[in-house]
This record gives sequence, structure tokens and C-alpha cells, in this order.
Amino acid sequence: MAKKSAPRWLNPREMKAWRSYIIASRRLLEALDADLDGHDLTMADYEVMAQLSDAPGRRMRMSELAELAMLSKSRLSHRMKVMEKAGWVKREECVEDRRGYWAVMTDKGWKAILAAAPSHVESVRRRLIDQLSAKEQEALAGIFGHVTEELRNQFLEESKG
Amino acid sequence: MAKKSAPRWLNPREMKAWRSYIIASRRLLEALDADLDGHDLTMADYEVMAQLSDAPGRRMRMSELAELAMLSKSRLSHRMKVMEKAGWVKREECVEDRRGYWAVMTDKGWKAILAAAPSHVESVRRRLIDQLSAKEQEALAGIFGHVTEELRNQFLEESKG
DNA sequence: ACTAATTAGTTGAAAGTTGAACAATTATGA
DNA sequence: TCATAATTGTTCAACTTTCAACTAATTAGT
Repeated sequence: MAKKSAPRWLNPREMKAWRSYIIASRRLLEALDADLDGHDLTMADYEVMAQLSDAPGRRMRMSELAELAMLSKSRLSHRMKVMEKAGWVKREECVEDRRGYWAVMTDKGWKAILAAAPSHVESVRRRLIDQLSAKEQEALAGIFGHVTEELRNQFLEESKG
Repeated sequence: MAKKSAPRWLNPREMKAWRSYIIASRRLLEALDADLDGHDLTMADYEVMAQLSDAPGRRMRMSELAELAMLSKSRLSHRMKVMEKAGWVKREECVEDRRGYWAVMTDKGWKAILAAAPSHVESVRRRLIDQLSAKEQEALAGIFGHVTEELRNQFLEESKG
């Protein structure tokens, strides 16, 4: 558990990369969320709905949905209650595993996501994707694909220690 | 207010760029926050403290601090109350403008940020910066520098309409 | 089969965030 | 100068998220 070596501070190039990224990302997410406002959706709720609409039968087990939408089970549970009240989803008991539930998108939910999707995509384009050349898009994918992979490795590494 | 044109969905390259970015970013931020846990700090609080420690006299007006740390005034106000209770900052009335307050970092706060900074930088390195080549770092800075600039333009554009 | 341990999902309380309303002060401008 | 507008920062209430505790059902180990 030694920790004594001098901190390796970021050099100017590294600092610029890090700060540009973190600042732009916060502003970008803020803008994307604001753009979704008119559809009564946050990015997180949009992600839940989008995942659900891609699933066979527009239904998915709660756990899997939480996993794909990157929410804690607890958080998903709370959001589902809200979205259920809005009539966008419902929950159905699962016969194969009676601990579990299916999150099921309703027709109303389907219509809601159909209505929101074009403007959301347009927003992602305008704020980010259309700002980048094809080369830059590939660079972005490369960089963050690698980051994700490495985070996964680090997580596995930390889990066993 | 015409909106009828067919949505321009993302092509595979665009989709990959967007999804890689958004997924990696969420996981990355999650990991960085987890790494800060041991110092009783969130990224947001760290940012507040870092900005404050860079300011002359380690003090800054509330508004400016909110601006730099990218928090709403309300949110900063709440966080300050918590950090004040922890003894890391205090607030002082402002003589030049008696509506205002100075956010002032205490000695204890200074020690706290000094203690947290090396491990935070190490975390940023390990999770992101050290994963990238110099070229990739420059690409990252280029991309997101441009995104920030464009977001600012769009914001100005929207403000007048 | 019987107990342990895991897994699925929910809940309630505490903590955090948002957004509008507000008091106090300063700036603007006829 | 006077009235109006804008700015500073806080507060309250509504809402959201987190964390730990919990029930119920399934799986594993013996």
C-alpha cells in the first residue's frame, strides 16, 4: 500500500485534453437535457425508454434494463414508478422467475419515444456529431472504446485485488 | 416552426462515435467519483475546492465560483453550507458590494485539497490520460475545444433568436 | 432434502438538486 | 433625483438519487 512517490501532475497537453473534455461534456449533457425538456424527458429516462423500445416485445427484465441503461436497480425502480404513473410503462410479474418483473413499454410510451427520438437525434447531431469530421468521429470512437475496455479491465482487477 | 423533414438518423460510424463517447463518459465519471470517495469528496465538490484554491487569496465571489465550477447559484449555496459545516470553507461579507459574499477556503480546506489532489490526478491519469497517446490527447482537446466553442455560439444564437 | 448463500426487486429515509420566489443592494436612465 | 431594472445570494418546496435494509424466490453445497 505504498503511496509515497511524487504526484505526476498533468503537463500542459494532458491538462488541456482533460479540461477540454470534462468542460465540454458537462455543457453538452446540459444542452442535450435542455433540448429534451419539451418532451418531458431527461437523458436518463430517454435511455430507459430507448433500451426498452429496442428489446423484443418492447419488454425487458428490470435488472437487464438497469444494466443497459446504466442505472442502479433502486434508481430504475423509482423512475419506473414515475413513468408508470405517466402511463409510459407498466410492470408485469415474471412467470419463469417469480422474484422478477418485466418492464413493459405501453403504446403510449411507444408513441412518446417515437415523438421524442427525431428531435433528440437532431440535438445530438447539432451539438456534437455534425461538428465532427468522419476522421474525428472515428478518433472519438477509438478513444472511448478503448477507455471503456480499460475501465472494465481495471474493475475486474480491483474486484479480485 | 416547420419540423417536417425526415429525421436524419445516425449512420453506423456516427452511432458508434456517439455511443462510445456517452457510455465511456458515464463509466469514467462514475469511476473518478468512486476514486474520490476516500477523501469525502465528489467531483463537483472537488471542482469547487480546486477553483477556490487557484484564486488569489483562496477566495472568490460566490457568483464567480458558481460560474467556474459550473454549478447553479442555488446548488453552490447548498454545497457551501455543507462544506462550511465540514470546516473547509467559510463565507465573508463583501464590502465593495454588500449584496455579495466571499467564499473563502480555510486552512483545513487547503489541507484537504492538498491531500486529495495527488490521488485524483493519479485517477484521471489511470482512467483516461495515460490510456491515450499524445496524438490522441491532442485529438481529444481539439474535438472538445471545438464542441465547447460551438455550444457557446449556439447558446448566443438561441438567446436572441 | 435442508440449510447457506445469492439474486431480483422494492422500500423508506437521508441527502442532493432544481427552480421559482424573495430580500437586499446596486446600476441605469429619463 | 427618482423610479425601474438588474444583480447577488439565499431559501423553500418539490423532486430525484443514494444507500442500506428488507422480502421473496432461486441456487448451491452438503
